[in-house]
Amino acid sequence: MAKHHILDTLTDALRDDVLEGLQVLRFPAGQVLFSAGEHCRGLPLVLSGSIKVQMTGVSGHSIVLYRMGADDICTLSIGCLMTGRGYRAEAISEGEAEAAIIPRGLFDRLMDQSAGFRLGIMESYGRRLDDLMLLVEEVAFHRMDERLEEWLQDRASSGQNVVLITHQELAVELGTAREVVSRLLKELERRGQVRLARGRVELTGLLRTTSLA
Amino acid sequence: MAKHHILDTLTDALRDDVLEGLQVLRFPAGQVLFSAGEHCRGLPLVLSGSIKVQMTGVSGHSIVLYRMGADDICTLSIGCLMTGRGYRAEAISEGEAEAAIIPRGLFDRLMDQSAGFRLGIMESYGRRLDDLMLLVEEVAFHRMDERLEEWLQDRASSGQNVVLITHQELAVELGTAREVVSRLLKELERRGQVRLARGRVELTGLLRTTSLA
DNA sequence: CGGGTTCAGTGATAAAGTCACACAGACCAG
DNA sequence: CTGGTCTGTGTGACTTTATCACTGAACCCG
Repeated sequence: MAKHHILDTLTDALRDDVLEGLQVLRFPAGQVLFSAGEHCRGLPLVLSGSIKVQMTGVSGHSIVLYRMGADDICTLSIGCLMTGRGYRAEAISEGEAEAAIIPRGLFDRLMDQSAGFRLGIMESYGRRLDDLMLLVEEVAFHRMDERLEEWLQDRASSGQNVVLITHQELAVELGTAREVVSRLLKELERRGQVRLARGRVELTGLLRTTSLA
Repeated sequence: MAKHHILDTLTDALRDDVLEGLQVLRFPAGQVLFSAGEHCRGLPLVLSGSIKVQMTGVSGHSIVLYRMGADDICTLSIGCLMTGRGYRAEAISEGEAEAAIIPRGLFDRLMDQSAGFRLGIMESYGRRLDDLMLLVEEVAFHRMDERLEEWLQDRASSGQNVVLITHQELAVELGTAREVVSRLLKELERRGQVRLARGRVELTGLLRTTSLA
């Protein structure tokens, strides 16, 4: 049963139509939902799990642009639907994930008939734009050691103090080279802030405080 | 008289309403249209001129995110309208510019009643998202000397081979430090590819070819 | 013309990216 | 359980970029 925040705003009649036209997909961990150049078949609504969106530049390097979680909308797909161009990035599920696909025609109808749906789409777009602007600033001006520590802190705070990830994957998260990550992690280990193992980073020391509020 | 691509798709009745509700503003060169933290009073449609959008990070450094030209829509404002949050970036006119402001209520009505208007908004959003994704890739992975040369080439190709800009402004365009720009430009001058003067860069050599197509 | 302001150049040093390669742990086949 | 293979990690040497501190040149204006 598809449950998504944006469907709550619909009238009962519309929602019934949607629930019929909807196709719910289930993805195992690491599944590629779409990749660069592919064309869009509908608007995915993320129902559960986490999906990372990353792009690979002409340079051959990759960087994670943002993540989508439950109740998110794949903003990127809207652009592809409207302009007919292929995706510029790729999306990969992390852990199990579910998404409902709204086909093109239904999407148009919802945009036409539901102000709430439109609002949801617009908000999603706005948030994504904000995310990317912050990312540009971060990549352009922040020190790599700080970005690494913040990333680990954010990731670890939800649950254990252990993050299962390779240095290469961390490099893609931050948009840098694997060697840089290895060296910075080693330095953190020397300072006693993390413990390292193959494919694993355990946070020990408190690192820096994430929020002062 | 306000003339904007997105108004062409409207029915005559709607367009008449719009032309009444519209407020056309004229900006001299260097005028700040809005700055970070400010709230949005309506959706600007750019009628003529060029407007650059840049943000200043917590680090205190600035970077130009993109430019808007004739027939563009200020996508950033939509997000601010919808969520009520303040702008995260600032917009500055380059040369004379004109914009028409669609007030909030009229915007909602257009979204509700015109599929063409919606399409225009969505396309604009999609393009902006694409721009920012490319910018992230560029900032993260491209060499500064190449980015500088490309920027100069792009800017100069439209018209003269002279660009009137200070090193500091160039640094903001590229999201780097002024000293870096100075050094790279000096190196280009040594190689005979540019001639430098205060606030002025003249392209001489052919630099690298921008398009191989 | 003098004096302040903006712009540009440069050395020293630190941070980050690149290239090349060594080695360690995990895994599999025989 | 052994040897080979793959993936992940560590590190030196070097280049590019960022930062800090300061100098001097060009411009503006009274």
